[in-house]
Amino acid sequence: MTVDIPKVYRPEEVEERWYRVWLERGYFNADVHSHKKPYTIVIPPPNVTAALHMGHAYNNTIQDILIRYKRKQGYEALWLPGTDHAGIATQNVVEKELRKENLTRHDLGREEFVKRVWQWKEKYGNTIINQLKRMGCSCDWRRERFTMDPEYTFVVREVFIRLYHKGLIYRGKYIINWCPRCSTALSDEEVEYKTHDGNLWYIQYPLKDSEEYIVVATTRPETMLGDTAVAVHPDDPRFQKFIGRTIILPLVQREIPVIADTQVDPEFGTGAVKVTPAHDPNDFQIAQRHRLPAVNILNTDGTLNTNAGSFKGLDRFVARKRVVEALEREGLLFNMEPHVHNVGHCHRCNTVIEPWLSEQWFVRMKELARPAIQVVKDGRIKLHPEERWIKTYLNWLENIRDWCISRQLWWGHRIPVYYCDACQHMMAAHEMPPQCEKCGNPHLRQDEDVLDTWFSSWLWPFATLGWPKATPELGYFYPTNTLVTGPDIIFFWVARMIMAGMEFMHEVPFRDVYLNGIVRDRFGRKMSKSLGNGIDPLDVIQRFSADAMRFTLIMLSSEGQDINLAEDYFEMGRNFSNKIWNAYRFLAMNLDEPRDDYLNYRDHFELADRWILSRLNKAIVGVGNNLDNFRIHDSLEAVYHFFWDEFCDWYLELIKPRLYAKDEGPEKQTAQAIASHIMKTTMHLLHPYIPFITEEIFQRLRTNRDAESVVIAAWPEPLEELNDPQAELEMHLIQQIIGQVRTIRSELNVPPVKKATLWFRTTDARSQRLLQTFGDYIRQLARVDTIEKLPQGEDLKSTATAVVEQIELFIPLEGLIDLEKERQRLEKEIKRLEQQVLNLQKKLNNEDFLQKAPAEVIRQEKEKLKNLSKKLTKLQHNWKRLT
RNA sequence: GGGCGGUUAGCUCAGCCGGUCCAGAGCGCCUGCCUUACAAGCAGGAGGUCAGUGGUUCGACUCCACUACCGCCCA
Repeated sequence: MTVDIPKVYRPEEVEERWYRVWLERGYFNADVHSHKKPYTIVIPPPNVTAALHMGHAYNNTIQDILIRYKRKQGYEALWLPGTDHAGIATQNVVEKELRKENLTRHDLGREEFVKRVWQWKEKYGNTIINQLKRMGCSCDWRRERFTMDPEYTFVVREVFIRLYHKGLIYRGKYIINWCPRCSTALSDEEVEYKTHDGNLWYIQYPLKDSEEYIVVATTRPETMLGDTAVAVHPDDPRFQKFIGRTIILPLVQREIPVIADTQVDPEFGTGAVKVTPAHDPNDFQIAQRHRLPAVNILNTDGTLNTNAGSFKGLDRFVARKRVVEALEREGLLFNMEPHVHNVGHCHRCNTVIEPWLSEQWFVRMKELARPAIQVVKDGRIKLHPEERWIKTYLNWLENIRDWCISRQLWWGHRIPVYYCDACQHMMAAHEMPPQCEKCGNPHLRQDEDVLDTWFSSWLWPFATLGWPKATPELGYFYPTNTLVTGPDIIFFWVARMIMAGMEFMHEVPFRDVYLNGIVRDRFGRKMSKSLGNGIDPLDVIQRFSADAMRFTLIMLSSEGQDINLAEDYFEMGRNFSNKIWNAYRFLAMNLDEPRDDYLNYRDHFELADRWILSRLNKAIVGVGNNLDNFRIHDSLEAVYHFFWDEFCDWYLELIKPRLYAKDEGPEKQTAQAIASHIMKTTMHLLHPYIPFITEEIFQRLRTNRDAESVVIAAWPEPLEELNDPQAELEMHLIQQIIGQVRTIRSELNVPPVKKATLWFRTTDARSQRLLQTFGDYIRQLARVDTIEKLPQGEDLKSTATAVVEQIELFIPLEGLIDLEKERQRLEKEIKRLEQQVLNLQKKLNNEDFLQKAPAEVIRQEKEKLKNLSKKLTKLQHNWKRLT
């Protein structure tokens, strides 16, 4: 091989080129007719409106790691990609565009508007998909799905109809969360509660035909316009005399009763509460029990309607002020105090939510939740990191409330329900029936509302595979294996997918749920547009490469914990790529051609060879075990340290003499062959994490016995017969010796060019043999020119000293360094050892310890003390010689 | 109010079922090196009373309780 390999790795061209090749060769395509075992992941479909952010980058890196690992292990690996139509978000984006043209969706009309959204989707909806490709994601792009594909739409309708006929979907008038800005109902999950500094207003409600009054407290005084009662606790002695009497509601002069209900908390405010059935969930419940009327005072946009009398037309927050002012004028404002409370906000647009009584569609959840609880409890579905989210999951499901699924939007799956104009009969059907099934009237109209976006995404694992048809895909790939997603959508998505899977497939949708942490900025703040602290993955790819980004994200992560990220952290990944590149460069410079014949040289293996092959086995096992247990970070670290700290820092250094030898003998061949093998195997191990550079180098080292790409080449297996504890032990000793010499040299400022003489003294035959046999290793890496044995009983004057296990090491200091420094160095070391010995002695003198600790532990501690004492004696002896 | 997670080196974090290293890694810092793969590198080093208090134990960063602070979820 020639040496026109640049010193610095250049990823730009490499990444682009290999991704194209992978696609051309169809490596990511999963074959449903395969005889292999399937391994399936469905992507959490990003919103069509989304551009890739770091959260996506992290989440999809993990999925790609798992998929590439399984693919190399010989599974038929399917990673199914797609996007979500994201009702509110997408509609908002297009409405914003319209606003620039001074138009609203109402100007266009429903049909025209929806057409416009589709156009937008066709134009921009693929943004994130293309970005995923830049990251190297190995999805089967032929199978890409969109939650509003025609087949998918069919599935949504089918599910709705089935649940409707089963009585699990119903329509009713209930209090829901209303977003006045998005002008739609929301589910409970779509409301985010935030702490507000508000006020508690105390208002006097006068009793009819009396001078008496009741004081009620409220945080939303404007809602009094919709009050239809005042409620007190039936046992509250303060209010006994008022129960059953009538109040004249101030400002509107409506007569409303004073009622008693146990739901009232006597501790809150004055103990008497106003009841506004149309605008408060608790009040609604009270009203139902007491058959109170509900007075709706709000328009859909959050302004007050005609029921608000003179306040009509005002925005709700303006009305709040005006109502307070009016009460004050009439002397009915009893008191006002600051009050901290939680206020619901729309999770899409952050507008304050209004509880609002309206007709909506709901899914009855209790029955659906039961199996979803069961499968997690009995371990058919496992959450990772284990146990962390189980309680959250179960707690939500066990207290589940019905799911409001209708949205007053235009973009989405329209509710497949038709009403008869004549008899108001309701029919659920895929298409508009020709006539009313009850009265035969041909005039029908479809429900205006669309479904919650999550009502389509909860079907994702089987809808994407062809359900309700019994497709081969469904039979082969379902249940999928692993779901990788953020814990923030456990309720929205994970739990509901499990319910849908159990309801319609009678089988879990996936076996393992890996919940990845959230990506934050370097200060631990959430990345957000408003803070401007986001990091654009595409910038990072541009500056550092996709490999570097993926590597860094995983290196910084720990299972389930959030990641704090800053742009310069990606240097970590870039540096590692460069390290790999240069290790390869070194090999290439010392290799005539790729080779894969290391096992032919077994007769010529020396210590370093046996050691690195044994260590390689450990690395292979370490990566695999950790990946199997969803310890992604640990798995990467296992191969990272093997490659950098063992292969590069030790093995490559140790084989240099062999590689540089003019003689093309078996010694040189052995080193070449093993180094090639380790390098290539490491590329396999690293491929799931950093697919591009590993492919580039694999290709350069590939022989015609290798698979055509690292993507599909078999995952390495440890070769048991190469496990060599003996070599690991011996190598460890040599590493320690070299380390000690290096430390002495460095701490005593021995100039690097100055070669030292190393004396050693030991009574241990094995150690002696080792030092003599592998003196070359020490000479090379510790810059020693000669190694001499010091006979027992003899001492050297003026040497630096160290002890490694049974071996005393001496480096003569004359001309090299000053004695005083060495004395200080030794004193420090001796002090440290003395302390340790003291601690151990104390422990071993403790009767309780000797009696109660296990024999094995006692033996170990004794052994430790013996070794430390020996070492200490030697050091003390050598220290004395110095003074 | 309830639940969960966190508090370990300057920064970001590992440390599983209590006794294998004098508590580790990456980055940062200090010292010395352009040693014919790599200065995006090599070699060496400094730095932590493992949030606090109490308890269990022969022995606790590791288990239990409480406290403080940070973050998330639910009501």
